[in-house]
Order: sequence, then C-alpha cells, then structure tokens
Amino acid sequence: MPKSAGGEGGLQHSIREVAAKAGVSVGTVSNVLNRPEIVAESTRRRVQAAIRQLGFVRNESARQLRAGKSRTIGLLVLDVANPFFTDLARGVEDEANESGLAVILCNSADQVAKERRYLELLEEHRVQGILITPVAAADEHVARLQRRGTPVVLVDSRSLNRGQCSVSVDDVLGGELAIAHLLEQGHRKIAFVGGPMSLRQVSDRRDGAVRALEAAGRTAADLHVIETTALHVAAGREAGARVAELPADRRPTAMFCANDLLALGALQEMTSRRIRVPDSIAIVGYDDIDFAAAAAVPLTSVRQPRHQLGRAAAQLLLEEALDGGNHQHRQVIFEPELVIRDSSSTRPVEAPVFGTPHPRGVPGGRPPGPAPGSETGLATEGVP
Amino acid sequence: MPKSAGGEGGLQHSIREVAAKAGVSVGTVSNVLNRPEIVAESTRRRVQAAIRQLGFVRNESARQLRAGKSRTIGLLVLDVANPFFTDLARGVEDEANESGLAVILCNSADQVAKERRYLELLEEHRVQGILITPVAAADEHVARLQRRGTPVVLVDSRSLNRGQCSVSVDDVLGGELAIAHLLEQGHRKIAFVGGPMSLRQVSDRRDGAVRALEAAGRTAADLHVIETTALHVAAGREAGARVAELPADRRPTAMFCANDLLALGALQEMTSRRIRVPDSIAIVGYDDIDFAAAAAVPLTSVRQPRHQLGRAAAQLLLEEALDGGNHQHRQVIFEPELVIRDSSSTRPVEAPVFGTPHPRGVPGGRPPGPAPGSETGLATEGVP
DNA sequence: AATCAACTCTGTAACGTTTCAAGGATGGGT
DNA sequence: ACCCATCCTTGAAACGTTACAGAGTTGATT
Repeated sequence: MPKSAGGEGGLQHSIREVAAKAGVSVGTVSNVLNRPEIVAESTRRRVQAAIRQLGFVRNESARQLRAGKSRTIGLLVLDVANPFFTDLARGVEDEANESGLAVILCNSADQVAKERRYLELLEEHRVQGILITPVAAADEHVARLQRRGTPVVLVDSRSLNRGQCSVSVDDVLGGELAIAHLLEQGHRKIAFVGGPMSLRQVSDRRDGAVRALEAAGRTAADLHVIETTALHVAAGREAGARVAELPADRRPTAMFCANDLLALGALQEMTSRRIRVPDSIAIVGYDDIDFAAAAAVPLTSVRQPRHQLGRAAAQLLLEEALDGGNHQHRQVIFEPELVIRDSSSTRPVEAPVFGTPHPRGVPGGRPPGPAPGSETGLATEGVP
Repeated sequence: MPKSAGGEGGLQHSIREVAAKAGVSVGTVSNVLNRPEIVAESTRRRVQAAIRQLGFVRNESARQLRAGKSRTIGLLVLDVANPFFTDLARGVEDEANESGLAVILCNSADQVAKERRYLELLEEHRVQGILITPVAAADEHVARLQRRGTPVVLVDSRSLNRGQCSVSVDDVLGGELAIAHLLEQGHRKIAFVGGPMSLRQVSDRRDGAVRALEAAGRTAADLHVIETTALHVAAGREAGARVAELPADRRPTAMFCANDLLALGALQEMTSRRIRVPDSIAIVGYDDIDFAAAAAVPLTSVRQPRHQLGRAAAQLLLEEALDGGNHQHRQVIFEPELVIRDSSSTRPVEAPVFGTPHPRGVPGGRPPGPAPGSETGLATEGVP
C-alpha cells in the first residue's frame, strides 16, 4: 500500500489504492464508478465498500485530462455586484445544473485586462464553452477562442458578424420606450445618463432615446447626454450632482439612466438635496432589478427577462458544445417592457405597483417575449 | 505532426507540437513556460514564436494532475443574489487574485443537498481550499473534507470546536444594538423576523435581541418571533403581511429583520398597505447593503464589513494552504455597527445620512473593528 | 592535452483517469 | 467431450504536463 494505509484519515487516495483494497484491478474500479451496471454485484459492493472506507474522491483533473474536456462552463460578466447579473447567473446555473455542468463565475469589472485574463484562464481550464458579456469590442479575443474550438455565446450583447450565438434584449427599443413615456408625461428637456459609451448596452439605449425623440419631431440635440465612467450607484450619485448643479433654466426635467444602479444613485442624490422626484425631476431606470420597486421613490424602469436571458444563453451554449461541427449560430432577441412607477409619473399610478412581485400590463408597456423574426425554438421561453 | 498541422486554425495543440515546430524537446518548452530565465535567449524566442503561431494554450488539467493541486479556491455561499454575499465574494476575489488563484463561486441557495453536491465538486477539483457559509450544521461534511486534506474556512460563521479557521461578525452584538436602539426609541412590542432558525446568523441575531430585552428588564416572551422560510424580499413581504394583519392591539410597533432583503420586503408590504414607516411601525434591517440607504424609507440597518470579511477569510485560507502541517486555526471576529436612518426614528436624523456613501459615527453606533480578544494579525484589517 | 565548471538541452518517468482489446470463467447446447 | 455465447475482469496505453537526472557543448584553467 502506497501512502498512508487504510482508514479515512489518510489524505488523497487514488483509484489504484481502492483497487488494491478491494482486490480488483483499476479498470474495474473505474467501471464501478462510471458504468456500475456492467460489473457483477458482489464485486461492485466490495469496491463500493473500499471507496467508502478510504474516503476516496475522484480526481477531476485526471478525468478531464483523459476526456480532453471539462465538465464546466464559464460565465464572464461585467459586474457581479449588479443584481441584473446575479439574476442572469442564476438562470445560467439552473440550466447548467440540469446537464450536470458546473459554472465558473468570473467578474471582469468592466476591465479589458481582467476580461482577457479570465478568458485565458477559462480556456486553460478547457471549459465546454464560455458565456460572456464583453467589456468592449472583444471580438478579437472571442474569435481566437472560437477558432481554437471553444464555443462562445454572447450574453446581453449581439453578434455583428453572426460568427457566434448571442442572447440579448432589444436595448434600442428599451430606450425608445423610456423616452416615449417621458415625452408623453410632458417632459421636453431630458438627460441621458450612462457610460462608458463603449458598452453596447449603453449606446443602444441612447440611440433608442434619440429615435424616440426624432419620432416626436425633435432632434438628437435635445438629449442632454451625461456620460459616466461606470454603471454603479456612486456614478449615479455623481451624475445626479452634475444635473442638480446646472442652472435652473438649463436643468432637464427628466433623467433616463442606463441602468437601475445609476438611477438609484441619482435618486439618492436628489433626495439628499431635497430636490423632489418626480415633481422637480423625473427618473427612469433600466433593468428593473428587485430593488427598483423598493426605492425611496419607486422607480420606473425598463424590465429585462434576466433569468430567462441566462437560461437561453446556457441552452445555446450547450447546444453548440454537444452538436459540435454542424452548428448553426442563432441570435435570440428578447423584448424589454416598461414598468411605470412613481419616479416618473406625477399622476398617481392606478395600483400600488410595487406591492405585486411581477407587475404586468402596465400602461405604456408592450407584451414581453422575443421580437418578431427572432428564433422561435427558444422564443417561447420568453412568454410564460 | 499529429492532428492538424500548423496555423492558428487547428484546435487544441499540445506542448509536444510546439516542441516539434520549434525543433526542441518538450522539456524545453515546459521550461520556457515556467522558468524562462534558464533557457537560452535564442531558443526561448524560437519556442515563443511557435507558441504564438500555433495558438497554444496550456492545459490546466494536466498541470493540476501533475501538481496534485489546482490553482483555485472554492467559495460556497448561501445566496448569490444577496448583495451581502456578492460584496463578500469580491473581497475574496481581490485577495485570491493577488496570489494568482481563481475563485469558483458556488451558490447553495440554502439547500443542504446543493451544498453537499458543490462540496463534492470542489473536492473533486482538488481546490486549494474552501470558503463556506454553511447552510446548517454542516460540521460532518466539513470535518471529512478536512481529514482528507482540504483546508476549510468558515465564513460568516463560527467554529465551535476550533477545528477550523473562521471569520465572522458578532451577530449577537448586532441583535443587541438593533433592539437597544428600538427600545430607546420607546418601542415596547417588537417583532423579530427571520429564518430558518437553523442558520446560525439568524438565531444569533435573535439571541442578541433577547439579551437586549433582558438587559432592559424585560423577557424573551416580549419578542414576537416571526419565523420565515428564507431570507429574501418575498419572504419579507409575507412577514410584513402577517404583521399587518394582526389585530391592532397585538400588532408590534417595530420589526427587527434578520437581513436587509427581509426588511425591504416588509417595507414594501407596509407601503403598499399604506401603513406608515416609521410612524406606525419601525423597521430595522441587517447587513446595510447599498440598497438599504436607497429604500422607500431609508433603512436603519446593522452594518457588517462585507468586503473585509471576504478578504480576511481568503487570507486565512491561503495561509493554511501554504503553511501546510503546522497551522494554528484562528477565529477572527469583526464587530457590527448600527447605522440609523429614517425607518426607525421618528425624530429627523441630524444629517441626510443616505447622501454619504459610508456614514460613520452615527449615534448609537460603536466603533468598527474586531472585538477585543480576537486575532490581531488580521484584526487591523477591520479598522481602515 | 586534460580537467572542470558553467550552461543548455534532452528523454523519461510520473500524476490518476478512462477506454478497449483481449483473456478467463461459467454454463448451455450439441 | 467439444464449441459457443455470455458475462466479468484484466492490463496496458493513452491524455498533457512537469521535474529531474544526465548528456552534450563551450571555454577557461591547469
């Protein structure tokens, strides 16, 4: 017996020691582990007993080395502290678990360097595939990964060249919904808060805002763009301060924030300056995270199907990983939905919206579900 | 040349192919990868060129198999959707990254079964160590892991038998602070909302509440305990409804919730029922997540040093993983701090508390930092 | 010349699995 | 008695990496 003998006390045991203890060959132990039905009952029991007594635990590295693939997928997001991404992550996890895969969750924190490091790490780990919300145009890295054989699915992002699958929500439409609503409320001077513009989500939402303005016979110049360096609460507070400090005649009467964290930050700043929301300034957020409804002034927001986004992305990835060669890339696009609450509407909303867990059919909203023309296989996912 | 030759196009390349292309032995390639300084400059360059041309990526499984250990640590938390845990996770990640380790983040979602599965998975991956916030008394599993040689550090939890390192915050004290504050505000009928009681965090906070009551000459019977099945927003709403529906004479005038998610849920429920907070009922939360300050009524909460908790835990783990044999287990205990905001105080607070990112020196609070008697090496971490 | 040290490089043996062709047993049918 | 099928089990060959003992080269020193 190599290493320390018997008992549970010893450190790591190998399959070989189990074999020795049970008086069989290593091949048989492996069979007990992987295809127990082909080994005789008595032997199986003997081996299982040995496994239990030794406290044997498979070495996943060795399995993977042999298999050439790991039983893991990677998920690389922009910000784990943002509830949008944790909800998305849970969707991914649910789906992956059903296929017996583990998820390695990585946080690029908006940094290209971190993103690159994590992609490398995931590739070294030979993950089955990678779900990524790219920091900027990470096209080159992603393409290289794919050429080397790692499937990649873009999450909350769209594939321009159709070179990979992607799952996203129509951010331009989201921006339109938000601004159309504000225009309808009578606002004329509107600020767009968000950044960095290199994030597609941010620029798309701004583009949607512009489009809505133009549809109402106004121009892009009517949108006061306040670019932030990041999408968290602190940046929102800062942006709020910048807005608040504008001379009264130039100050917008409404802010459309690129995500809820910014909106919550802006809201905090306004409250602390005793600027009333929505009376003095209206605020609309984006994502409709759970905390939006619980905010100081319940937040109007553009809802995205986060959990489903994650599930759909994982599904596409698994499909590609299993199909192998003849895989047809697909772009799944979900539709966002406007949820109106107090922060943008002077008139009282009909019902206490924030009392229901999942408000639906709110005026101004559109039915959820993927946009026309998108994939239908997964599309039904969008409509509960 | 085995497999597809040359170019970046081919799939996965091994060190052997790099060696062939560069006209050296595999050993040399390995040296270029791991100790480039011992190989002659010209050879090194040739090898590096080959690596680049082939798009070679190390196989981490093979490295790990050879090394017997992976370059990864596991972090198993109760709820990734809870900002408390994501903030903690970022602390862990920061610390791990500095040592070149990756973090596998797992979510037990309060389920013993999931917890067990993930522990097994992490052990199979031969992680350097595991940081865990146990669901219940997971003592047995943890002990087994340790006997087999995987270091384990309990996070936000305390080691009873001193069999492992642990990092926690004094939850009993936290409970005391909360209730002492409510008593001082004149509340006499106080509800404690939280569950399941099998979570040590929950029962400790309740015990602290009881202790504060007793210190004020009252008894445990004065605490109306409302046990919830989980610690998320929905459970908080439910609990809020239960409280709201009590006959007026039996309804408490204050609720102390075991975490902020519950508190936010309770707050939403009250608001939607037009029950005024804090006038009709005061609410105190726990954790002081970023969203607490931005709530409908800014939430009084017991703050925990989340990021530092994560860093400290990772530090202890790495220490144990490297020290190997002669490691002395340590229990690091931080102190919580009460942050008073509108949800519990009828009198206006002195300053617009929710305007500052990190309110300090709030009346009723105590200085942060580890409690006396705890480790000092890491202890200083607690005081910025 | 012979010896030595300093430098590079090579070849091979692990690491712990899984897979698979081939090798026993066993027992039923002829 | 022989052959075959069936059922289990075995042993060895991968998988890609690293570590290490040893083999060549050089160039300087005796």
